[in-house]
Amino acid sequence: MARPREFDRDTALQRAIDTFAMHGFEGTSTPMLLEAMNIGRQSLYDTFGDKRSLYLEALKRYSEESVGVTLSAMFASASVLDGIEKALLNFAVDASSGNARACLGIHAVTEFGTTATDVAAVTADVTARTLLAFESRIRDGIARGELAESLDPTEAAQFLLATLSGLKVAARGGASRQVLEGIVRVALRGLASR
Amino acid sequence: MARPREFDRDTALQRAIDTFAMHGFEGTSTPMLLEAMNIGRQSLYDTFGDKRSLYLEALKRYSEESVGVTLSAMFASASVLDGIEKALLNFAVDASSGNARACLGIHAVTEFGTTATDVAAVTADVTARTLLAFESRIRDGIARGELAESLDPTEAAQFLLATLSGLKVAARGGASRQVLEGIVRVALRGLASR
DNA sequence: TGCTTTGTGGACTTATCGTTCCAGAAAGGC
DNA sequence: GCCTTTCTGGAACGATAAGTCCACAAAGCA
Repeated sequence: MARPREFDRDTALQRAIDTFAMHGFEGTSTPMLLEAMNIGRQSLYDTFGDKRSLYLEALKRYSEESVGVTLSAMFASASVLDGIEKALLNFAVDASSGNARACLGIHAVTEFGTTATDVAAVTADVTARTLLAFESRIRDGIARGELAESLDPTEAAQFLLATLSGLKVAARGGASRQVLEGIVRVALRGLASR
Repeated sequence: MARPREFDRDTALQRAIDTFAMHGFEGTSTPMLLEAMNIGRQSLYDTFGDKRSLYLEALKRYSEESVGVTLSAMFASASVLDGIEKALLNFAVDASSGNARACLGIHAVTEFGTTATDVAAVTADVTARTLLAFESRIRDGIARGELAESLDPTEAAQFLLATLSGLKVAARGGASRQVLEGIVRVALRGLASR
């Protein structure tokens, strides 16, 4: 072996995630990436391949992390309703503490839709896994009498995912934490039993 | 006066709206615009100013139209709940008939957030007007006994707007019409009285 | 200590970006 | 039917994009 890298691959990737989330794939230039990641041109191409590969890796990693955080928040509480509330709100804390942090996942969907197959594969996977977890928790909630029996678990899961997207768009648009909390409050009204 | 324009300004602008909605501001190049709008280079600059001006005009016009369609759908029915359902769903029809049509408004928010003041002014205006209309209709619904008294009209309006955003993101991500309808169904559960 | 291997920084290439310039075409107004 | 005015299309502009090349620096192994 020879000379080791002068930068940390993970933190560099994290910076790339932030930059891409903020400006999108097309809106991010290589000079922007170099400055944000604080590495040289050649290091970027050697370590991450081209811009598209870096974007895809950033998206994958962000998605992995994002799903993990959301789901662990949901399963943190014994109460199903409480867990869902926390899952919906946990990102809002970051969003309001930092300044209008953008979500790379949402940005990827709005920018590429379903046209770019490699990107769409990642977003579809995130969607599927999140839906599955939501649905499972919802079934559990119904069985335990916390959620309304009349609820269709699949529909409700898709609704929660849509609400999450809506919250992120609202946050990106500058909504305050109070507003986000209000949205969650109304969203949960329809789920509870009685 | 002299030689009249060979193209229709409005249809050209409509094409620009579609292109920008699909690829975003940064992802749309002038050659793409020229081809989509079917006009010459100089005509674009003479008629619409530079790319940014065209984008802003496209965004304004799309917003105007979009808000109009949504609100007129909402006020089309005597029943408040029914009107809200139609307002949430009316775009889904286009989205499923055409192929995964993108929303320029959502795209503008995710791409620029609150950083570009001129863009943010338009999106903020759209948001404010939609919220006001939602809120008014919700108050009406509560007064008429259709919606729950326990509902906070402001919060509920923000919830509906977030749901609309969520639906658009889901549609852009490839959600079927059935899925979108299911989301709306669950979303409305929490609003009705009883 | 010298050799090999790997990472680094800057110059460079090719292509495309947004925008402007300019010559010619087309359509009123007299 | 000319003359003015406007619109059009192509060539050209500087700037910047993404990506490559290459000489040098630095660290492990003998």
